[in-house]
Amino acid sequence: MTWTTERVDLLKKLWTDGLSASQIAGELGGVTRNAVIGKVHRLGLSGRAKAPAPVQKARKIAKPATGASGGSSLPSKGGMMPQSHGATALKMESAPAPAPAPQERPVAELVPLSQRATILTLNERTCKWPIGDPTSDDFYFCGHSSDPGVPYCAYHCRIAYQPATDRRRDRKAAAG
DNA sequence: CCCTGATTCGC
DNA sequence: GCGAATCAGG
Repeated sequence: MTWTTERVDLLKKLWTDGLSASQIAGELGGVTRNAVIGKVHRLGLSGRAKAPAPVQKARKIAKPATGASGGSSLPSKGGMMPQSHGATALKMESAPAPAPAPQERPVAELVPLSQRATILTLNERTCKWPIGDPTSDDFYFCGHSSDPGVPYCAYHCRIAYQPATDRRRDRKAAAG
């Protein structure tokens, strides 16, 4: 694949939009996230909308040869993505009978654009609960961490595996 | 272990 | 210029 102007344009858009390199790679197709990151750097837009941090320290590569060591590894703080994930929405694991929302409302609010899960980012241990209208531009997946092999996070497991009658009861109990 | 971006360097 | 391999961090 080559970097046509169209692809570069889309890359810029998605990167500015806050998508991760792997997500952009998936959208573009035919490239890896490494390619995306490399291109982003060559385009000079690596900074995204974050702290200036113009000072970049060259790091020492660890090649399996030459018994030289004695390098000073300077820690460089460059936190970009706020990956808080699970801890945010899964507080209710110990709650008795919360069932505050029968739908995806609270989680949707808790998942910012930058960390929404697309079908490309789902894996064995991410919540696959769909959020929004699949035909809409606002469609994505929960993406919170789940136990390996379990399709949903703790919160959505409650919804998915709870009989409808129980859900109604919970709603009624929560309502009054 | 999952993920993220950053950097280097052979092509 | 490109991107895999690698590094460093959450």
